[in-house]
This record gives sequence, structure tokens and C-alpha cells, in this order.
Amino acid sequence: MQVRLKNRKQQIVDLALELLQTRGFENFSYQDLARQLGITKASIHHHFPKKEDLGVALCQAIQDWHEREFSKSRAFAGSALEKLDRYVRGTLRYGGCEKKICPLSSLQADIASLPEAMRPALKRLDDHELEFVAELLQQGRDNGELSFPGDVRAQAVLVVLTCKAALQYSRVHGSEMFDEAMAQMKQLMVASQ
Amino acid sequence: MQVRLKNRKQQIVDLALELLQTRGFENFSYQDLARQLGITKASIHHHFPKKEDLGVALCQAIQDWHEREFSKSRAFAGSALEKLDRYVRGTLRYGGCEKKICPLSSLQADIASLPEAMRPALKRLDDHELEFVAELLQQGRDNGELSFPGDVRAQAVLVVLTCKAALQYSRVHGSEMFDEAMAQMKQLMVASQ
DNA sequence: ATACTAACCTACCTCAAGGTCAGTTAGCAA
DNA sequence: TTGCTAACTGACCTTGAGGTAGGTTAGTAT
Repeated sequence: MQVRLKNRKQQIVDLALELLQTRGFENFSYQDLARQLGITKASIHHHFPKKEDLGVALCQAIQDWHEREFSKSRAFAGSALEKLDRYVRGTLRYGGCEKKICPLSSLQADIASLPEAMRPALKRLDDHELEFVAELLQQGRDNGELSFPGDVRAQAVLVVLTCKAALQYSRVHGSEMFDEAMAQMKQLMVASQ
Repeated sequence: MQVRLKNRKQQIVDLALELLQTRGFENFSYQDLARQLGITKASIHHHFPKKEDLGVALCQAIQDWHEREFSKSRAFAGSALEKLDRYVRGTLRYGGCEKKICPLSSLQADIASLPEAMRPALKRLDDHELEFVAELLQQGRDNGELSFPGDVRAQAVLVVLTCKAALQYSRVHGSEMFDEAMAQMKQLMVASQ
């Protein structure tokens, strides 16, 4: 008995995003999606003719999500440190599941086999995220919460890299590693200079 | 005309390592190896019956390489900062090619689809590397070259994470990002406290 | 010269991937 | 009710993946 949904597209993207975070873009198939949604492979091809199309939709979904999260954070009345914490816990840690990494990291790892259309999108998303974190750090340094040497942008790179890699590592070594890394990074940004 | 080599096994491992760093374990095939070596797929199966066997051999090769590099570094008469630089440039940057990432990062990214036998090996390798970097940092802090707050181990985690993620990012954003991140990390470890 | 071993090949198998196509079926607007 | 559109299905295709079986050929030890 077939059930028609008008939000199937969204459903597919949501599931695909999860599989992207746990297995990587090249390591989940239309069959996987179809099975878990209880529909046919061909039905997914109806919504996303090529896998590349699904990939582009995934990038769009990530961007929407970034924009939502970032503007929520900007609206949030709190210190820069609190905002940074929210970024780390909420934006990067995702569902809290140990098995998921940042979708952008996942795409980066597969970059060599990725459809052409997804690469510029990936770069844009990375830059967008970096810009946001740089903004937070600038705020924090301006009002004295944070102190670190050098360029704000360079420090933002460091923070983002740490978050991403920490997620990857914690999948293998347990979540304590994530906490350890983030705590140390925070200490460096408060104690330095 | 077939040419027999007794070091074919090593040749295969070398090439596989390169493909691991550029494309990931699940994204290169026996066919790829065979083509580039000018032999048959079946011939590779002769040396490594299952891909899992090749994977285990890869882990072993990485370990051998670590041991070589680390003991070279320990023997090297220089400051801790110089040793750290050598680690960053030599041990992590590999062939200097922008397209290669750390093989351990690559394996981590594919962890969900990785053959069972490779996972404990991967964890061991990560730990081994962390231990080595912690040793360097301890030295540096002891003799006053470095100063950073908190636990040495935690700082080692931070350094390693930064290196790995910087390599991944620089594949998408260019090698300046790698340099930027490493410079900032160095600044933090010299300036802090 | 003989016999053994290991490197290698051709030819094949199975399976799952991405993808296509020609329908069927449900919902909705005129 | 008619007719259009969009969701969905089953049946199929091609390609390339990992893997196997059996044979050939080169090198080596006796």
C-alpha cells in the first residue's frame, strides 16, 4: 500500500544528511535510503534524478541550517563565550550521537570522488562558517572575555578545525576526547597573552 | 610480456597508501591499483586475497613509517620547536602534495564502512602518534621553549587535531590555510600564560 | 634435469551501484 | 467528471566492485 507524501523530498534529504554524517557521501546508496523510507529506489530517482542532484540539495540543506543556527545565535542575548559554547555543543555536536561527524568534514574527506557541482558549494559553506566563528571571536576579544594573539581570522580557523577534527576523533576514541580538546582550546583563548 | 617482481607487495602497498590519502579506502579499487601498476586485478588478489588484508597491511605500513619517523626525530639534535616543525612539515605534510591527507584521517572518515580488523589498528596508531607529540610538548615545556596551560596530553590532542584538519581543509581551500593554522597554533603555545 | 614455489594471467561469478523507462495511482483544479 | 500533475512502482540496463578457479610461466633449490 503506497502512501504519498508531499514532504517526501524533505524526508529524503533529512535521512541522506544523517547517512552523510555517519557513512560519507560515497558510502550510502539510493537503496539504503529507499529501504529505510519504505519506498522504491526509483521513487528517490524521481525526486533526485542523479545522486549529484541529491548532493546539491544536501549542500542547500546545510546552508539553510547554518543560516538558521547562526541567526539564532546572533539573536541570543549572552556573552561571546556562551555563544561559542552553543556553537560547539549545538551546531557542531548535532544530535549528540557519537557516530555523526560534521557533514562538511564528511564531504571534504570525499572531495576527490565528489560530483563537480558540489565543490564550490562546499567551499562556500566552509567560508560561511568560518566567518561566523570569526565574528564571535571578534566580539569576545572586544569585550575582554577572550584573549589570544594574532589575527582573529586565524584563530577562527583554529577553533573550527579543532571542532571538526575532535568530532572525527571522538567517533574512534570516545566523546571524552571531544570534551578534552574543546576544554583545552577554551583555556588557551582565555589564558593566553 | 610479464615482468616478475619480488617487491611487488611493497609496490602495491605504496600505491594503495597514496590512493588511501587521496581518495579514501572505500574509494579506490583493485582495478585502480592493477591499472597503475600494469598488472592484473587477480594478481593483486594473489598478494592480498581480500581487501581487508590490504587494509591491515596498510596499517602496518603506517606504523612502520611512524616508528621510523619518530625515532629519527628523537635522534635529531635540535630544539623541541624544531622537532615539532619537522613533525608538522615532514610527518604530516607527506609528499608535499596538496591532494594528500593523513592516512589515519582518511581511515577515520571511512570508519563506518571499514573492515572490522582495521579498527583496533587505527586506534593504536592514533594513540601512538599522540604519545609522540605529547613527548615533544613535554620536552618543550620543560626547557622553556613552549608555554601553554593545562595538561600536556590535552595540548598534544589539540596540536594533532589541528594538523589533521588543516590538511583536510587545505585540500579544498589551498595550502595557505594549512600554514595559517599552524602559525597560529605555534603562536598560542609560545605566547600563552 | 627435476620439482617446487610464487608471481602472474584469462576467464569467470555474484552482487550492488547508479540510472532509465513505461506504466499506475492518488490528489486536485476546472 | 474530466484531465492534468506529481508521487510512486516494477522491470530492466550497464558498469564496476570484490572475489574465485585453474592454468601458465619464471626463478630457485636440489
